[in-house]
Amino acid sequence: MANTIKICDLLERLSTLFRNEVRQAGLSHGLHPVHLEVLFYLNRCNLFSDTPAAVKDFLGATKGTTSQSITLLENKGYLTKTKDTQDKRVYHLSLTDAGRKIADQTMPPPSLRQALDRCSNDENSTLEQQLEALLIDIQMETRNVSFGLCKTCIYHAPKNQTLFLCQLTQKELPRKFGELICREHQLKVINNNGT
Amino acid sequence: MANTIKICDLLERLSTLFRNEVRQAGLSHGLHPVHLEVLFYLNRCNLFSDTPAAVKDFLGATKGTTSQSITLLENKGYLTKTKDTQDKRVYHLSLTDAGRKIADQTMPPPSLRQALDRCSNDENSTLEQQLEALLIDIQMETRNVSFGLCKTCIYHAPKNQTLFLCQLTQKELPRKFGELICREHQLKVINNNGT
DNA sequence: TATTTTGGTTTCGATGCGAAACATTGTTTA
DNA sequence: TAAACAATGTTTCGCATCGAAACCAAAATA
Repeated sequence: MANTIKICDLLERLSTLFRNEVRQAGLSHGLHPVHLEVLFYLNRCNLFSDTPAAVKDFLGATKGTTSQSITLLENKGYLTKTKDTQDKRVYHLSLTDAGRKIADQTMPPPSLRQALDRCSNDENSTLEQQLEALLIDIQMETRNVSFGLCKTCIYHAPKNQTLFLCQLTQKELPRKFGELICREHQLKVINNNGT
Repeated sequence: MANTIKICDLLERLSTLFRNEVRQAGLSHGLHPVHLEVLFYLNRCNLFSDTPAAVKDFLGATKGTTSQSITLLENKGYLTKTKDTQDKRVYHLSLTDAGRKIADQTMPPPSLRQALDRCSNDENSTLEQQLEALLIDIQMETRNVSFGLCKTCIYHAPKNQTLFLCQLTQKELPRKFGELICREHQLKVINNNGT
């Protein structure tokens, strides 16, 4: 399929541009791409997903390496660690104002944001649907940890106008939390093929 | 624009998956992501673009770093260097069979290839058009070195059924070379706004 | 011919990275 | 309850990449 090759080239080129722009932005703060990814992630994840272990899964690195990255960001004053009250092994990470500022300024990258803003809403929404479908397809393929939006999860049960129930943790949460990234995310997919 | 944020998230997630998969594939050959990118690039670029300097621009790294990466790949037997006959400063890089094999197997990543193959051709071609438009938009924004396909270049002049003329280098080349990536690529865009 | 620019290599110090050993807390099992 | 096991995070070690700067050779320019 000629289409396949071409789309791969385009995605590859886009993600290179993406990465170069992000790297440039990071250098001005003395941060490496990996550190920025941590900031981006923490800026968008929910309360089940703000631990070092979740960051490690998201990055796909070892826990030792991840621990170092987190300590570095803490020393630079971009995030804070607080111990979980239930499980004394785990820490919860949260961005400081300085950390959040960098994340907001850097992601999405300015060039991408401007390009998308220039397009019509119609074009953008079909692009969004297609990318989403593609991502779901790939994740089913690789059975990867999905890190999807909470509200698209199999455990997400709407309750009323303002609340929903997470059936995994049995917690009631405000609707707006459904827009955050969750590490426990399980894709809501109907699979007729029982193999 | 909610659309913008969502599309950025999707692209970011796609490129992370992309990268993790490529990194895994590379580790099995003892190669780092950067080395694979060099192989991918050399597997798709044209004869004006197969030099260390072009690779450096493509990677966005320094020439020292790039030089080391290239030497490593040469020592592992994945590429060969030959001196240019005209300009005795420059080298031309070409993949060995082993190098080409790795590039072909790894890029596009299997999961992406399979996901795209499952889609209809219609869906894929609209996705392709939208991604291409987006990429062009971003490149005009950032005035980045574009590294586009030769045949979409301002200097690409079709001559007859089998040949075209590159007006930058004044060379006549076979049509199929127009499908390769060129470092000198200048986007063919009509700009009515003369500012 | 003298100077500057360009393509590429080498060296150095800093730093990210994976692997493995370790400490602490939770969970399971006997 | 006691012991074994698992999970979360940290520390240490050696290796490899990275950017910066010094360096060399060839080409372009003045």
